[in-house]
Amino acid sequence: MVELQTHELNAVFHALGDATRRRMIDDLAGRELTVSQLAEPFAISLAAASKHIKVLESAGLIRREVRGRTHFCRLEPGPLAGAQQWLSHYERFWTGRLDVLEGLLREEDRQASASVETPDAKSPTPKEGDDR
Amino acid sequence: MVELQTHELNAVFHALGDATRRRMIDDLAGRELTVSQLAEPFAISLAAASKHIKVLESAGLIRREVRGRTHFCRLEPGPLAGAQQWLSHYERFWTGRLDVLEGLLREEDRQASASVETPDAKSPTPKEGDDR
DNA sequence: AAATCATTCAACCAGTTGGTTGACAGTGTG
DNA sequence: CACACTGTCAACCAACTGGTTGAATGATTT
Repeated sequence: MVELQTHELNAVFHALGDATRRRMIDDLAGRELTVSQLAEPFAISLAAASKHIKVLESAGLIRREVRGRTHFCRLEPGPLAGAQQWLSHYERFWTGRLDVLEGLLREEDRQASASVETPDAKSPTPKEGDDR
Repeated sequence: MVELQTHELNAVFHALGDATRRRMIDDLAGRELTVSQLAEPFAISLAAASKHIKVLESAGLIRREVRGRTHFCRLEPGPLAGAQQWLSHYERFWTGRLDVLEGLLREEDRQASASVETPDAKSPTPKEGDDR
């Protein structure tokens, strides 16, 4: 599965942080839509919708295919999967009882789940260097 | 499971759209940290870190407990689960082979529907074009 | 060729974001 | 009490966001 990098995660989560864009993703589920069709449900200008689409596109969430004068957009699920994968690191905090299956399913998590309790390199060391 | 509303989803995804805040969530996994400890890994002022923490807090992602002059923060996984749940609506676009395990893993879904493939009542898709 | 359609671009605007600094409010401690 | 410590607040700033409008670019239609 795709492990998204910092920059991509920024872009994806930022793109998802707007209800208009989430609705667009929703509308794109399972089908192709044109820019005008994507814009239609909203009370905003086409130019504004175009900007939203560009945000989604540059986050890798949609792909655009230009046929003639019309731009067809379709969902690109990879980054959504990456976002969900990031979230899945914290699944154990709300599931609780599914540990075993969890380990089987999300194999990449092995190193991360090993350091739940153990502070490691990336943890903020409470060293408080103020009394030197 | 918690179905987040538009406003909450906005807040949660927006909060996750910043690497500093994601790192804070990461550092909070499984333990309690003070504001200073949360701020320590970053080359920013304490005031800036305090703002980040406030963003996380108002998205419901962390809870703060004031003991004396110290503020202890801990992860509040609910909204993360809500965000993952939103993403899970699109899981069928990238999973394909994990249907069975996935179905087992998200046991709660059985109440509403037993299948990952079939769009059901709580699915957000308002219009289903099955032409893909 | 001219008109129309789908879409973007450019300029602009108000509001938000992420950062800074310095002052302030509580809490602990000598 | 006086001082140090933890953290927020207020003011400020540059950059970005989400929206607008009007002009521009290409592709289709008549």
